[in-house]
Amino acid sequence: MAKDRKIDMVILGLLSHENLSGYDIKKRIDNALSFFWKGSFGSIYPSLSAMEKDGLIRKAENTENSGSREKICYAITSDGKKALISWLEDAKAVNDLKYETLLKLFFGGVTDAQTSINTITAFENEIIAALEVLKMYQANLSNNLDNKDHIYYYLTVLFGVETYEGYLRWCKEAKKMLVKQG
Amino acid sequence: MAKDRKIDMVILGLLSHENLSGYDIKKRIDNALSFFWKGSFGSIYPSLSAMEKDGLIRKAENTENSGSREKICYAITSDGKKALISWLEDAKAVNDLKYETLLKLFFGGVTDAQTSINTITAFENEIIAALEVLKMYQANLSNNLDNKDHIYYYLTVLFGVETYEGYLRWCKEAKKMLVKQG
DNA sequence: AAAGACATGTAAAACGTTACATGATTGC
DNA sequence: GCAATCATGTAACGTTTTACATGTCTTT
Repeated sequence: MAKDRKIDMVILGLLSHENLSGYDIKKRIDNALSFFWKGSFGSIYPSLSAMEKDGLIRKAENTENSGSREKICYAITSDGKKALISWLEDAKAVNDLKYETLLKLFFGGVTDAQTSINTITAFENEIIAALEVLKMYQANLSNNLDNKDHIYYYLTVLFGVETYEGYLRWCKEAKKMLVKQG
Repeated sequence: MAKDRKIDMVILGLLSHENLSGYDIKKRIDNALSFFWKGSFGSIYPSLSAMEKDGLIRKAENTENSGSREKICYAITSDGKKALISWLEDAKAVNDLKYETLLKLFFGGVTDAQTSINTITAFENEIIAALEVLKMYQANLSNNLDNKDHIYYYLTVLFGVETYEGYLRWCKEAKKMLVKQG
């Protein structure tokens, strides 16, 4: 079994739905998972090699040869599915959150209030843009909750929408307080 | 100037308020910053050595020798303060969030609904405990907003309280949806 | 013709955690 | 006497990002 590399579980999870190449996996991560997980080619390709060696995944027949270069699709094996399920069944999960925005705000007293207001505004703008994307996903998913997996996708998107809306309420409140005392 | 090691900025920020030892710094991080930042001895002590060599901090006279072993307190230098302020004045901030809880939930369709409910419950219990602590901080700080720095501490705590309360609302809603279709 | 997406992979560097080594002091 | 806390530091290990190398195909 693999050590504890989370990227392995991301890949196994994605492969449990459909056969994918490394490049496809990167796209899935960037689209569907990006607001709560990230991954780069430099971690995906080595993970694919290692998991194939360990028998958790195998090379699949390339269904759709899109014409461009080689393209190596992988499928999950029964051992891979076992590893995925055993990870899923462990309810303990580590949520590792690093908010550089809050770090800067915490030390805001070192300079003037305007500096902190700028940091909050930059954060606010990022969240406004990201929330728009999430709301689109949400609209699409809520019209399609019949598919067994869609409820799980919907719940993660709901999490994103609710926390992002909370962020935006906080941004307003925080800026108001800083302007008042600034 | 230091590379881009965020732990350096955490330390400089803390030292901008008071002289501290490595051990003290760890305690400050665990108490005041833990819900949005983490740091271990294995990163703190090497950072202290490196920043002292670079002239961003210096060894301070050990004000309170508590009797136990040596105890090396550090003070920020004017170069260190410059580095801190230049970091603060860059409004761009990277918020790096990894929610293993959401990752497990996203792939929840692979097993039964009860597995996902358990994962959510474990998350919920963690948040309930952490929220209690935050509310205590919040109560203490809101009685003390006269101190110039306290508004910044208060705003980060407010961020924590609001997002945690959002998490808990989401946990209830998510479990309700999973039970209904489970 | 150029830019950008498609596609795989490696190497170097940065970063951080965990565990270990060491030892004094304090509270039960 | 034992456990916990105070206190500093190093070493091994593992993960991940960034940058590079390479080349095709499609769109403008």
